[in-house]
Amino acid sequence: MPLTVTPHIIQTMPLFTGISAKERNHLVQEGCLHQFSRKQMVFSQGEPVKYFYIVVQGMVRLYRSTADGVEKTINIVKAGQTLCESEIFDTYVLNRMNAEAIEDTVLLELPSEKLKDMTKKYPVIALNLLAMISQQRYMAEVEAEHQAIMSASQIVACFLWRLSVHKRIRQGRFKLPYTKTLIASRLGMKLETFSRTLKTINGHGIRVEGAWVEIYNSELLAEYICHHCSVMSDCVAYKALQKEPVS
Amino acid sequence: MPLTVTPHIIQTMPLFTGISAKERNHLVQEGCLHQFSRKQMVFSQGEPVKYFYIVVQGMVRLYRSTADGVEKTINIVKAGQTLCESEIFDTYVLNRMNAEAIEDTVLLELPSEKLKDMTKKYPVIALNLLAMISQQRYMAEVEAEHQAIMSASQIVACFLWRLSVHKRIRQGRFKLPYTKTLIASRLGMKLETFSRTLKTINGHGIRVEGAWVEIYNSELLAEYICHHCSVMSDCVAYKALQKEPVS
DNA sequence: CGACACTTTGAAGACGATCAACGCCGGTGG
DNA sequence: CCACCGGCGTTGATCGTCTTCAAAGTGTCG
Repeated sequence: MPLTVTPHIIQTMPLFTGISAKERNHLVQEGCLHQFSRKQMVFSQGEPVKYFYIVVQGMVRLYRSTADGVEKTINIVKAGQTLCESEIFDTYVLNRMNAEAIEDTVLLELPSEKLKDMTKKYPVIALNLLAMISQQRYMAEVEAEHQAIMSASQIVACFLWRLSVHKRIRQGRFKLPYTKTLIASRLGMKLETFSRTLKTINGHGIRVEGAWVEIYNSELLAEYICHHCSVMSDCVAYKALQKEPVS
Repeated sequence: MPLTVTPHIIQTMPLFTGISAKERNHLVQEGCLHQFSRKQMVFSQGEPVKYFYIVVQGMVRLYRSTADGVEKTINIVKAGQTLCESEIFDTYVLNRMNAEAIEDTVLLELPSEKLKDMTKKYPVIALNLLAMISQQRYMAEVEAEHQAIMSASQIVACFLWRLSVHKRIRQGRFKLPYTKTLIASRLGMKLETFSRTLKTINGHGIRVEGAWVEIYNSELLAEYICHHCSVMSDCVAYKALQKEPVS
């Protein structure tokens, strides 16, 4: 479906900051909207990378499978985020992961050459992309570090803490945004381990019951994570949060 | 020390492909050469990111430490590679890792603004940088995946296999490029575990004695790794290698 | 109500970390 | 020249943690 009006979520994307709304709309309107239903594949490992996608609505799970059938969820991409932004610039032209809609999802599909052209034409887009991909690289590095040096409980605590920072909740309750099976796969552990782990972090300022998470002592939680987590001290969002009054 | 003549290693860097030698030299000659001796720090966690570095000679270890003193080697950067290339584009302005020379090392230091300017001025540099950082992001993701789903033996086998691909050795012997302590730290495992692991991978086409690695059956090794390693099937270098005659 | 997806719980086993001791080697100084 | 030391690597025993396999519980939707 061709695009008639630029969705609001695209208007607020950091990727397009620095160019005029007119230019942005002109670019975006060369794309097509695609609807995907739950569990439908967007693309698969080994297929050529032809398009760049912006998630307009819904969620997409990125994962990779190995020859012996083990599957690892690499990331979960939400509205306002993008797919294939880094693959397009790599010399390897095939997809290295699978993308599957985990709920009813709308994607804006742009030919990948379009993104390259934009990058060449607008230096500010190049800088935005570099900032974005650099950030993703950093997060991937941190994740590898966590997998290497943190215990399952610490990984889970750190994940929940980041969720709370993202939702700007310092004390209080929120609901897990995905199923526990998906979270476990995202964190690189077995569902059973994740389930058991939720009990053990109870004494560290956070409590999980069913899909509900409650932070009852953010200092305790911060202390528990801080010793092991090098992101914590880096986290700009967290520092900003500390200056705000408790919600 | 100011730069008089552009070192050969810089002339062959993929980062500068697409611009003329004259332009490249003009850019590079605004930098300064710095000498670092073994164990000397190049920069530390928390310091502002002011420069972009090109390793002209030697090797630099990147690592991160957590509050409780655990240290993880993130990467080992060799001649022709760069430091801080992605940090510069990120909005977070402080270094998130430490850099330490692991042998006598010469670095070319360029003000980070220079790299940003180059990116804006030459779209081809922007594309080169995007390709480079995208590739690094991918490798970091793969590493996180490996930490999550592979055993220590598989991680070690995969590491040695990648070394052999890089050295273009399909069958035969080569020497480990770093101390075992450093490799263990790079792979996120304890030295003891690494040491023991080297014995267990013996039956999989590869043998390690002291600092010497011998690949005596590359098919066996490939088979051992392939089931678990999603990079293997992706690896362009590996595919190229398979087409070459056995050295 | 039954089917199915998702989650919890238990018991057993595998694997890597930890602690501790020792071997090896190169350099330094008496 | 030998003794000593420090950095590096190996080996052994033990322990804790995560995975595996198995079974049962919960919830939702047709």
